[in-house]
Amino acid sequence: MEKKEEVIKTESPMVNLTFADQIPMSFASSGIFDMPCDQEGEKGGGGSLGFVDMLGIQDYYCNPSLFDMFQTSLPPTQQPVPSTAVQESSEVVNTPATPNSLSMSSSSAEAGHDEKESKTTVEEGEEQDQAKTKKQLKPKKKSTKREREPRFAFMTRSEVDHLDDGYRWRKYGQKAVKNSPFPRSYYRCTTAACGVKKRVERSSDDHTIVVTTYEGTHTHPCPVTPRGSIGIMPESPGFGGIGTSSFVLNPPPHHYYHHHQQQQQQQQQQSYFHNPTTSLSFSTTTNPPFPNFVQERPSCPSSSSLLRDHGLLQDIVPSQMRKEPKEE
DNA sequence: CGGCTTTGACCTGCGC
DNA sequence: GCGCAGGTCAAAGCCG
Repeated sequence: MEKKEEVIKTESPMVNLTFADQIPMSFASSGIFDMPCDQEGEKGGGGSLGFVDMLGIQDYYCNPSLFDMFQTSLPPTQQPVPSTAVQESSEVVNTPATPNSLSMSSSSAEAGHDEKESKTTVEEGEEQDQAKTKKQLKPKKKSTKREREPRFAFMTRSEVDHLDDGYRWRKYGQKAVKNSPFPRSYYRCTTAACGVKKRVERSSDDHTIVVTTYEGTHTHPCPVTPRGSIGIMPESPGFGGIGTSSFVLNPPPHHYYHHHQQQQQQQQQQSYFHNPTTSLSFSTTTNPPFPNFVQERPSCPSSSSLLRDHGLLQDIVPSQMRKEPKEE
């Protein structure tokens, strides 16, 4: 298996997100991201998921972190989430599909089934302690309902399961997913005190689609980007702290990719990719409606080039919510 | 040696 | 209450 690392590093680390329009409608409408709305983020409050139309959105890097900002900053009715982004935030679960929504049906499926897992990072801290004991015998009982961290799921057509987003993740689990030949991997942000988690799995419908679900908000800048330019600015939740209006899928830290991908490819012996290319360029359909959506991203920019790339976020984010990237 | 992955076991919530 | 499925833990092992 060739390492994709090569290409990623030598070519422009380009990531083409797959948007709903690039996803077979059958898929998009299959409810693959849908989950029943529960009440106000209560249990199962993951809420409805769906494809959000992203008409007019282009020129974005894709930084999943931004999804958090989207969802925390914009009224549900104007949450401009790339169509592959799937809201899971309880804050918006009950929001009916916006006029632009492609699909908000309500069947259940992968990527949306996790109704029970989220905990606040705070809780998690405590639970961590308890967990230590729990293993032995003591099932800690939390009578209180868990609160959900904001979650975002988005799909990416990629050969790589674990798309790097600039943050460092540590895998802490992997589970077989029902009705899917592909396992789901669980990652946790390696930064101490940052309880952000993410799940990565492949769509059982379309094996080329990677479903990444983020849970929680980073409390620190992107470790790979000194400026934290693409991460959530800890000091200002929501858009206030946006370092850039770009979405970014970072090229992975080389060591990570090297190691990770090799192993991963080994494990996923079933080659759902006939020709595992070595590029992180995800397929796009011809005549994509978002011609410029695909964009190069300088590897974890230390320059300000990235920051200047506002793409159309400017169009969808109220100006007062935008803020020029700030220096770290 | 530190950081990370792997993996089986355990825990939890939910539906029946 | 039971079984299932998802989520998490943590020991063991791997790798640079």
